Amino acid sequence: MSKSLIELTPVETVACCAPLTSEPLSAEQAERIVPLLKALADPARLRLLSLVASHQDGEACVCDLNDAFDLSQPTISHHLKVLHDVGLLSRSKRGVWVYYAIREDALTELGSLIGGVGE
Amino acid sequence: MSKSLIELTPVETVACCAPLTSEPLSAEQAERIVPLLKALADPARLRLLSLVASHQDGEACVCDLNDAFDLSQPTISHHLKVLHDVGLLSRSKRGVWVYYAIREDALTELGSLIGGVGE
DNA sequence: CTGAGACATCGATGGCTGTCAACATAGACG
DNA sequence: CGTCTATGTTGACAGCCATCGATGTCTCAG
Repeated sequence: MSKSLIELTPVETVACCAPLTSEPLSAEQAERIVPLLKALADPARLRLLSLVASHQDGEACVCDLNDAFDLSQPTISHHLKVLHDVGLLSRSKRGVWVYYAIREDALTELGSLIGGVGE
Repeated sequence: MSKSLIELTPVETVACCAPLTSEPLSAEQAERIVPLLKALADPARLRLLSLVASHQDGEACVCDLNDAFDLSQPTISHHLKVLHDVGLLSRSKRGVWVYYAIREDALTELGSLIGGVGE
């Protein structure tokens, strides 16, 4: 492999794992998957992800996201950072605005890991 | 519907939701899905679920599970309860032993919700 | 009935985390 | 330069939760 494990985002380490139901997960595999699930296991983050994913081109401006929640701007920024850090969202700055975009392949892989489809 | 929403396990409320990427999740939908993800977002629980699911007949005795982890018996029992409470595991007592079994349909639905397949 | 084993429950505790206010940064514009 | 706007960072705090030891409950054997 070209990168060491710790340089990869959690999302990039998921592809290597068989579905949950096919064989027991090792402790190391579990430790790599859990950050992804933790990132999703928050109402605000789940909605943020869904909002970005279902937006035009799977991409949304932070300015739009702030208004959709009853949370302070720093809190939204924090949640977006969490989703970005695990590799579920990509980030691009255009002028004054920042756009977050969904990583569809990441979601698909995680879904397969849990649902057991695509094996 | 025959049961009120609060009587349903979190797992039973997931089927009603479209995949994350197809349309924005409402706050209520998110609140119903999050408990499921929280249940999975722990290394011990993720491994427990995988261990049960990949076991013979998708079912395992607590006595086997206890030995597979470096955790106290009460802690394992607690984790199994969490997984059972959200509807990911079923529980049956046979003699002195307690068996937990995977709810495959629950996992499949959750996987579809995240991965967006099966729409 | 008594003891032992399997599992659940309880209470306490230390660590993690979601939230906010305050502040910092970085462009755009004049 | 100074200001305004968009976004990120920091520090603090309250609430949640994973974990454990102690204890309770249930079942079976003798």
